[in-house]
Amino acid sequence: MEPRDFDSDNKELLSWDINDMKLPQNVKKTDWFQEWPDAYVRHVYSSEDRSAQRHLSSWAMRNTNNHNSRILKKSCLGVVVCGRDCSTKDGRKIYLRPAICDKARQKQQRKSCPNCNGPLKLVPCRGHGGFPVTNFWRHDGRFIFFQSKGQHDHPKPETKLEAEARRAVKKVPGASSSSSLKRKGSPETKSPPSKKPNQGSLPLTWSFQEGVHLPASHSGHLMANAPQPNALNDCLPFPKSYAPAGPVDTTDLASLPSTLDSTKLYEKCKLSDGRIHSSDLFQPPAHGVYSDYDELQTWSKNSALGRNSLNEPCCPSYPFPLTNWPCDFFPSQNSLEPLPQQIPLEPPAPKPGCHPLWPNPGGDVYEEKIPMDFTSYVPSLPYPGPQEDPFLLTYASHPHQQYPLPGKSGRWDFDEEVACMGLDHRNSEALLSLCPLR
DNA sequence: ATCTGCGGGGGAG
DNA sequence: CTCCCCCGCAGAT
Repeated sequence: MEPRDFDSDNKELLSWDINDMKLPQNVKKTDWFQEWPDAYVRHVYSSEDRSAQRHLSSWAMRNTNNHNSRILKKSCLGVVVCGRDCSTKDGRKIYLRPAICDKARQKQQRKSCPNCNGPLKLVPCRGHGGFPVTNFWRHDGRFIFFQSKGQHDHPKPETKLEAEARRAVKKVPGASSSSSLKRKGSPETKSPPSKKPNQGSLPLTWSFQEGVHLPASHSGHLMANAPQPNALNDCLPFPKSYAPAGPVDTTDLASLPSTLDSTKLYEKCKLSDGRIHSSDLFQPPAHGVYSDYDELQTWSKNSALGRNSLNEPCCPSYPFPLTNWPCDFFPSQNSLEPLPQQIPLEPPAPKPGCHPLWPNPGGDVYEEKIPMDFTSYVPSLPYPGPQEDPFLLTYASHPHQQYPLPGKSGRWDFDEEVACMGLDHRNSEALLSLCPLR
């Protein structure tokens, strides 16, 4: 092709706007699903990507009527925090997921903090010129275009799965949800009742995603089912503080409601053709720290970019000090699907870094994390919120959606990433959860 | 019980 | 006009 065409194509691929009459159809590589899109980013997903089809986001986004049936608009609801600003024993803050449904949200606000019983407070998102961050979804041809406007100015809430898990736990009195929560500290800690993830054959993996993001408590659960026991040891060097205090209460786990459908999780892990995605298997980052929100983000981003882990082997070793793990702790999203390859459209790919990997059952390892990349086409924004509190984390960060492979990915929001080095405990919990599996 | 998408309406700039 | 938000409905989870 001529350079000219190439240039114009390239420009088209990099400069489209969700409102354009025509969106690029010459997309070479689609992105991995991003669970925590932030800032003014755009992504092009395969129309086969389930998460994209569902317009998922780990941020609590509600549908907003923009009177345009072709473009779905969603605005961020922010995060529900403790009105007393309490912290868990491990120093974590409470960051609950606002209910999407108005009625449910009102009801939610009448409830009390799972940690201290204090009043809950909804922290609205004002990251887009004082208004909530908005996400736009548009299906066009073989792709699903995504555009985010604004940068979240609040911590990440727990993920949908985490919130569901928490609810599920509450429903089951027997389930020691409370104990678990407390243990973990964070409210969100609830874990999803993943059902037996491994059921069947999930070897390992339950989907990492879902599994992963399970709160630690569940992890126990997971552990129980998990095929591989040594995970923790192998994987994590957690600082004591992050480590689950005491024995993991498997009881809780056991009692968890099976509300969550493990099957679903499993499903996520599987490739469309039935194979399990390596990414699915991955494990928690080895670092003991939970990365936080940032990490997750990174992860997501990475995953988005990368996806290749399968194809490309990464480094098996962990390059980072435990304390600062790269953000990618959990792979967040990924699409389950077989993916079309995804590649980050926007930013050129950065360099891959290595990061913890999770061995997969098969033996492959994936790893990911890139120490950094620069390609951000996105204006880097300072992340005010979340990062401020070193502990803020919520579990949320993990990805749950699909399995991304962490492969190499590049990340574009470099700043964020860097910032993210602050990790969150919660993530660590999540890690714990995961690790057990292994 | 919630989530999610749709679409009617209203208000502000 | 555009953008934001509220509300209710209906189908899906």
